Amino acid sequence: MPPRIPALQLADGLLQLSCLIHHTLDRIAAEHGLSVIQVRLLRSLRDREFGMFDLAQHLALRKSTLTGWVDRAESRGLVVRMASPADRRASHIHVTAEGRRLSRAIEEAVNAEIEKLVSGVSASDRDRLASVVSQVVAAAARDPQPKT
Amino acid sequence: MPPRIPALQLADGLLQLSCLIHHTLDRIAAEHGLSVIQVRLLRSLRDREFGMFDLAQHLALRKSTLTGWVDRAESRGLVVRMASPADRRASHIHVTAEGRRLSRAIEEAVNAEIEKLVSGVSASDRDRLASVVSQVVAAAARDPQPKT
DNA sequence: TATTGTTATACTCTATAACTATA
DNA sequence: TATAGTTATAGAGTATAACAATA
Repeated sequence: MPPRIPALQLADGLLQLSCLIHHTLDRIAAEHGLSVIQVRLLRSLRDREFGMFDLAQHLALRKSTLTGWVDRAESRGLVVRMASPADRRASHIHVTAEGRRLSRAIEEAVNAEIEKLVSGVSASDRDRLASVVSQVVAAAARDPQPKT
Repeated sequence: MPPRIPALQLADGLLQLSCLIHHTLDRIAAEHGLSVIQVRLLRSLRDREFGMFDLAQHLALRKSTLTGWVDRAESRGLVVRMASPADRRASHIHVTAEGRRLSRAIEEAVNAEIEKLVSGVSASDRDRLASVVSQVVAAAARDPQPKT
């Protein structure tokens, strides 16, 4: 067996794995005629409706950036702007049935691809991997990265 | 302890981890005044020079897309176009000393951030994680995803 | 004729700043 | 005055198609 440098090897492997998964996400979104961006928009709106301002904050975007996202998604029939009854300046964004369907289909396809990626890993290693990965993700969520 | 659904949990965890790492890459590139795209360009050119056609193939991009990448990187002094002595149609792209320095600095910073992400994982789990991750990446490289 | 690379054009994504309408 | 959202503008990143220069 060749000698290893575990620390660097791990960082490099995780970076490669991350690129692989990101590329998978991009490919599957494209197969459904969407961008990763629009998938992210639909995913947020599946759980609840948002005003433009709140949604921009939720996604860490500028309001003007979001206007374009919503314009394009609305023109594809994936979301709708609805006037707020309480505040005539505000509008609320809702996902349509088609948007919801697409979002779920893409989520399932991505999950299936990731399952396929790890299909060669033994069941016990997979369990261990799952627990380590969720530990890392949870720790990162507790200690968020600076926004610069 | 709550019940778990290991398979789905793993796919979801890997997706979240992938987004986390991708965001880290984006942040560090931005701190150095670059985009993820330009980091990728410099990384490819650190190992060897390319003609525009070969580089476009290497990066899975169109030639016309690459023209823009190289224009912007060249205007920042990170790469240079050099005429090919063998073929007067062709030009070869070389990374400059500054481009090489930036590329290495970003690589080190990204590695350090990923190390920090997994710093809470025990040494034995880290070793196990490294071997599983490289197994997954190697398997994916042997069985590439469709390009659609 | 075929190939290398650029240009023209169009669209998505992102941000800043100015603006409209409402509160 | 302050807030919700859009518009104007600019620039990066992506693609297709047409093009010039060279092979």
